[in-house]
Amino acid sequence: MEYNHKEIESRWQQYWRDNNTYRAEINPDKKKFYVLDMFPYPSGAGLHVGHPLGYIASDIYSRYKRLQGFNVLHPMGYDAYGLPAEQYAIQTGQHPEKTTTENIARYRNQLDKIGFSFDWNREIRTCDPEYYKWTQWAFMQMFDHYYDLKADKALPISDLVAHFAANGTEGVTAACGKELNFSAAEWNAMTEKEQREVLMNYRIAYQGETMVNWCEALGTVLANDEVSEGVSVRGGHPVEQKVMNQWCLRVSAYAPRLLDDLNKLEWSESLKETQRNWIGRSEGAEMKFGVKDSDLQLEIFTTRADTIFGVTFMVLAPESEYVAQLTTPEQKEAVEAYLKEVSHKTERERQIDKRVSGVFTGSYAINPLTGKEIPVYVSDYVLAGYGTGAIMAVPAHDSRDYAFARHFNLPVIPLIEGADVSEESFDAKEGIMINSEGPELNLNGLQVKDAIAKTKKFIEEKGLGKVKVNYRLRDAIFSRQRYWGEPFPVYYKDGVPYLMDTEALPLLLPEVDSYLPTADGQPPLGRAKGWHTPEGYPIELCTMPGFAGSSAYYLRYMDPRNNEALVSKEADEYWQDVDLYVGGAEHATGHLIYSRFWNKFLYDLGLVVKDEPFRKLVNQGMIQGRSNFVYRIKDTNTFVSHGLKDNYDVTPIRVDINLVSNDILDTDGFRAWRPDFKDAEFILEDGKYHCGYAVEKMSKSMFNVVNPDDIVERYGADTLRLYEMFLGPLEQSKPWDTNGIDGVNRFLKKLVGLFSKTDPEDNTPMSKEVRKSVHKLIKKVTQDIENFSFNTSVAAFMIALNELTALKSTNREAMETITILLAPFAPHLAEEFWHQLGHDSSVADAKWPEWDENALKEDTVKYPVSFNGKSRFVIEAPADATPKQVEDMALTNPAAAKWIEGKTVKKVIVVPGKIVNIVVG
RNA sequence: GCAGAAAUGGUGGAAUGGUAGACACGAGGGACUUAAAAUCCCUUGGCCUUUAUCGGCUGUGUGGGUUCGAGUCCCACUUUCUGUACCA
Repeated sequence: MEYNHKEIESRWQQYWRDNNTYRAEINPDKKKFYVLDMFPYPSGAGLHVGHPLGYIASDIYSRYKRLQGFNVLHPMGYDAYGLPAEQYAIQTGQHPEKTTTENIARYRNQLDKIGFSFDWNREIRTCDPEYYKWTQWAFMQMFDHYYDLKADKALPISDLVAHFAANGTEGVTAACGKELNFSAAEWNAMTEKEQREVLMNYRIAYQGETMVNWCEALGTVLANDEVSEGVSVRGGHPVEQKVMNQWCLRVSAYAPRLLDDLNKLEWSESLKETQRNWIGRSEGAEMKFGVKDSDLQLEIFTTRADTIFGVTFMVLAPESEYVAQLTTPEQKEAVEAYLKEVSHKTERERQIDKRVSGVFTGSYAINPLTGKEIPVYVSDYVLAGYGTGAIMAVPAHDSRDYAFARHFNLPVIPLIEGADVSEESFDAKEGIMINSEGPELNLNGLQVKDAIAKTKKFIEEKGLGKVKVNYRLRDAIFSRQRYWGEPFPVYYKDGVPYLMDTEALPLLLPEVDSYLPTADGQPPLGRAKGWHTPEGYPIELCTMPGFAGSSAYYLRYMDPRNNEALVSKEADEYWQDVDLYVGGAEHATGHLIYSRFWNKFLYDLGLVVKDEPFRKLVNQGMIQGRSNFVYRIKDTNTFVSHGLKDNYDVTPIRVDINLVSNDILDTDGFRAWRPDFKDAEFILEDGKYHCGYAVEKMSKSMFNVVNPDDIVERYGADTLRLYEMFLGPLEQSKPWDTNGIDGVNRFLKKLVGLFSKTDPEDNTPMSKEVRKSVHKLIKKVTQDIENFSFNTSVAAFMIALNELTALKSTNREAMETITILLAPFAPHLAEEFWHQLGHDSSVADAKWPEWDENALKEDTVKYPVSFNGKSRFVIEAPADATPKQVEDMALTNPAAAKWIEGKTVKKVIVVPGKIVNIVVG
């Protein structure tokens, strides 16, 4: 029988569409299971074979759960706002919406061919007003709430206003940008504008002067996770630090919860660790140092309070407010010159330039424990954004301070017994303290750990400072000076921002004549006509960043067409959270933090029932490209085969992988590929031209992109699905290599052949051997799916087929069981088989089989017999034989004599069902 | 620097502490065919022995350890990949 994959696949895809087979509805009688993929950004390049890897895995799991009787929610949509569409719009003048819509149509077309069980009725797009209405709405909620540290949750800003009116800041426990103190009377005397400015320090979505990553080339600010090694992740443009007034989200207030709740999640240890590092909790102390001839208190953060006797200087970040306050008139010129120099450097230049630089402010701080005067410097190795932007420098025990001290000839005082600081600092937090005795505190002889504790206690008692936990996690910058994003539902009155009415939502993205910034440097929305409220108040010109739309999309899928709420109470209570989330690990410090934050905020407001959005997370590996090379002999048009290239002086040239099959070049095709190669000559091996290969990123410029459409066209979606899973462990990165796909395709063809011989009317029971084979498969496939070990389950199908072929079995019951097991992997073919066997309904409504352990039991057990751990031969014992009987069988076996001869048997170990090991000597 | 993961044939990769290399690709040989494709059968970690079987030795990055027995557990090291970094 012929395996016509095109006909079979299009027919069943149509059947699923016609019957709404994968539509999900709330059904209180069934247990829910929510399987989610990270929705794609629809880029202009379309899908390559790497993109569907995770979708196939999640689809297998969804179909499997459904067969097990769960009510499965498995939606898909598009993360449609983003920089590439806008960059393209700038170049071509086309509206990003147009290109985005086109790209989405292309993605959909490609996805449909692979036969996913998505419920497309629930599709969402982040750029759809019906969707971004709720992104804007969530922003408004954040604007209207503050974080209460005592309640440890977000509370309405109106509570805070009431508190201020009654008590001022007295007794307020709110996460706040800066320390504020005022009385109720002072509050009540403020103008509305002043009050709003004060509140801005408390809002969860707030506007503030912050140090931002400014990317000149993109004309916008970027979040920390959008910058890597000083350049933008998208495009690789340089990024510099700049102070700007921006919208921010107070993610930092959630840092402790984001950290602690990681423990609840079934995520990979490495991903959780990445988030822990990103959140970056460190316990330390904030301490105040007096300043000579001044009332100023210099506040610093340190995790090494114990090293206070070794402080020989202080350092301020260039952007620190203290710099202006501490610079003496004599040093003013030098400091300003230094600040100017530093501000011209981009983030990247600062990172690359490891040279020590800095300047003396002219001021001296007073060490509170020794009373000694210590100089205060400015240097860019201290970061304004972390701690207080000022440090106490302990050169003996910090390598950065050490380098600085050596450069400026500052004293180095060792504080730990046996530490040699003549060449480098001793950074380890262990050892016995020395040189640490002052009038009020003596740390000498203590272990570092105890010294830290003792010092912390001391400074708290003396009011010199307080114990503090610091987090590296920054507030998220939420403004983008861009067009293609969600507009802020915010207008400005008297220079301060006000929220629009919720009735104004969705606030539609206006048309503009160009997607570039305005002549006076305003964002593109500055070009929009009528971009003001009916009263004439101007509307915010920035738009929201990419992560805004992707932070709560999983909630919207639960109830995508709801016009009254982000998600209804009913839908949220039924679907709750994502049971399985599949996607790339590259979102560890971006989307996966923001989503958790966003969800916790909505949880605080009582709008969602779960405080974590993604219960289990699986990261699929990246599929890399496999580029092929030909080798041109220098200054000729002659190409030499890979095995012979070392005999010549050659230049490797990438060749389009479509001209190569199993690393053998289609030489005629190559000549036709490009005019330069028209007259190419080849030096062959065994009559063939063998290409070399390398594993690289899959990209057009490397000629190594494999389009899933081509694979589906040639082999069918079922083959693609099985092969992608067969490629290797899901979580591992691996190169795409089309070479092995024939094996999988062959397997399906053989299966089709076997089914064609199966009689749908056959009612004979399975033979013992067939039954064993089938139940072995049920067990293996079930366990493998649970463990996301899809590659081994595909292998198990192949083994089962080989066994059934060897047994010459076409038993109907066996084939029916295999069909159900196959349904998650190769749904089209399974559907075809299912109907062939006489069923009218979809195989998706079948029941997942259970295995019978008894069917797997053998009458006899094979025991490998080892001597001193080395296996020598195999004996077959009855399954019910006692260990003693097995031992006797092993020892009396004729083959044993050879290994025992001339030696004594010291010990015999029989592990029932496993092995016999005989120790001789 | 720090953190995490990994290292097994020509290749992708299998192996609850119990006969390492399942399954697949590739390669070699054979059958069918006028021929090719497709299909089917056999061989395939390395080395040695044998006409062939039978058989032996060796083998999971390196060095130790635990164990009757280690690819698997423990310690140290090497290399690779990923993430992150003047975070005080």
